Amino acid sequence: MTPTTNARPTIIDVAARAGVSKSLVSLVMRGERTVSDEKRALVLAAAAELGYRPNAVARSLVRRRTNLFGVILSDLHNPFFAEVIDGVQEAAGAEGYRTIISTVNLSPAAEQRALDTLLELRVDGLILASPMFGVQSIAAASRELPMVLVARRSDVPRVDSVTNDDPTGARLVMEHLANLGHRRIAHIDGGRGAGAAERREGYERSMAERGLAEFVHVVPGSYTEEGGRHGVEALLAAGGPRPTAIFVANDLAALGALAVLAERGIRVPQDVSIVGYDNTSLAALRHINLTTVDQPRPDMGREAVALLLERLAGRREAARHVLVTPTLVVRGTTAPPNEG
Amino acid sequence: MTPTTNARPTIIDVAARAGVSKSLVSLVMRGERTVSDEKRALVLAAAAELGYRPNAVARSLVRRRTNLFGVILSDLHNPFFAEVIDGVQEAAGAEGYRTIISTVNLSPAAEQRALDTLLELRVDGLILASPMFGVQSIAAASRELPMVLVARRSDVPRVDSVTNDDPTGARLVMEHLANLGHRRIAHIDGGRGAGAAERREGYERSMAERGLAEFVHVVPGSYTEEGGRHGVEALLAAGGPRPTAIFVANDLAALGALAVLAERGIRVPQDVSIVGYDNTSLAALRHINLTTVDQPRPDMGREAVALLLERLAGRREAARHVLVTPTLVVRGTTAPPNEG
DNA sequence: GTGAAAGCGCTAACAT
DNA sequence: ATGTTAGCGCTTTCAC
Repeated sequence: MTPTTNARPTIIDVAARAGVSKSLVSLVMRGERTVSDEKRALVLAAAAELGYRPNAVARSLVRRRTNLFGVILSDLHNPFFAEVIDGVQEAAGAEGYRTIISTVNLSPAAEQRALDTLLELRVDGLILASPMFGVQSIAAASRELPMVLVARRSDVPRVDSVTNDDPTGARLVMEHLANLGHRRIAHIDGGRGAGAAERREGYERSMAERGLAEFVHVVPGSYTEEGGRHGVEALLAAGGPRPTAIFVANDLAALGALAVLAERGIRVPQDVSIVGYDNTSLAALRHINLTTVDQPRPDMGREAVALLLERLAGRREAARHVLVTPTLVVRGTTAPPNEG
Repeated sequence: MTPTTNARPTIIDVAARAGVSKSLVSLVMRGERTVSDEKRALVLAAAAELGYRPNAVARSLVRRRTNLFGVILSDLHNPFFAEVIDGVQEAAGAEGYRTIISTVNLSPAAEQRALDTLLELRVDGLILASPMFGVQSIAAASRELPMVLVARRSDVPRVDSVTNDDPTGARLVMEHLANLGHRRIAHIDGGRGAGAAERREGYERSMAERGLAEFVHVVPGSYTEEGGRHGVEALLAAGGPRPTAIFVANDLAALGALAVLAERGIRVPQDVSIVGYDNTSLAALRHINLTTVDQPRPDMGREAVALLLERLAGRREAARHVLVTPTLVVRGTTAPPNEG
């Protein structure tokens, strides 16, 4: 009745109250079925009266595992990660693991600190959804615990990865545009962003395969709104006939592209079609309604957890690299070219 | 050299290697200055050679504190929270606290589970940025540790809160619109969203103060894109002269409003001005460029941490409710009314 | 300045 | 089915 006492009840208090040993309390708390109904009820009652709550810290110490997975995100603001986390938490929770998320705002120093902290916390596995880590940091950490990279891969020996199949994604985009009748298709590159090179190569290969090599037009950009704006400006400044369709490296950059086009009075999709990549929640906004490529982000999170669990079960030594398949989401920014 | 051995080095291994007692190692690892330079170097060298990393679990057990703050978020997808977290992590980190984030996707059951887990983990303080928790859950948890609510308040005795001053925010919006010359100003309500009632009341009060009571027009909505769409549809279906400006309860709903207006060929801001609330990153996108009210989200996160630290220092018993001041961000969706 | 010893709250043999 | 015992890896008196 007096919750003001600072010391929380321990397993010993419960044992005393129930008149049993603390091992018995432990068994009951962990749901072991080898306890008689009578004693179990006794223990449960005592625990409830005392407001007992098991101490995960003590348990982790003796069990030498925390049932915690660490997740390091470069950037919480990118809606991409929020959905990966959804999948991670769901899959982890189902196996009795909790998730502890660290965000590092694109700062390498903060990344290293976050990594060290998680290792001191003795998380049982690590998910890195952050493109900046140096290979040596990854290699060092991989010696201490199971690790998986999301949306990036590396060839560090025991480090798994789950990435989306960017070449396929790019091919889906190109197929869609070509089927609509586009030939003069440009690409705004994603710079150093994860998967950007694959998307660009997919674009170039598709153009070649369709006999459109002469129309290949790649301008530099990045995975940011600004990157998309500059890309479109470069395209418009390039002279020659305007492309009838633009494949932009990701959604955020596609938004930048849309902004510039709107400012210039160039209508989408009547005058030019736009396709993004990622299908972030932005793309689905009615006011934006962007045709884009969906990466199954929750699936990617779930896969990452599955890889961790495999390793924890000791079922595997070699690195595994899971490739998830993207799909095209057709919305309102693509249409047949307006042959003027 | 053989990192394959499963057992990580402990403080005892380091002590043995350095030829000192484990207490000494402990002193060195914690940066105590009472150690001779000679021994310190010895210990540090031994630790480095072994790849020793302090075990936070063991430390937490004996110190009876984890230096961890828990954060429960209803929804990671809402960009509002991402920035609150930034402030939280910054302020907490500066005081040696780490943050562990749990997301609960708007599910009350998941909320309770997340809460229980964090309590078992023995976090030293809890930040709730989640509007759904029942008062009794909050009250129960508040007996076990310091707690602060973000973007919501409650009158549970020892529970602090940090919220934005919604009445002031609403007043800023109304002042802006009135100064532009608007009189026929409508409001799309935020339903049960946190702060929605205050925003609506602020709207109504401002209208009355300006002698615009006859033009008060509130339609139901919610903090979602759909809520904004329905709101505008209701407004347009209402008959009578169309409002020249609409104050929408939050940014996401404002986006819904913009979408419907665009579909109907109603130009913003020429035909109607739109104002949102929150200044989420969406609003700043060039393609959207929404006039809105900024809540200083990182500040709110920092304040939340400050409140927790105050309580941990035992400096306060009574609840404190911090109100942060919003500011108006004028962008491209507002202009003087087009008197036709 | 350094070491020895006790104990944080729990689990996991091992007994019984 | 239940109790006893010995730690988990660290911090913290308290001696020296």
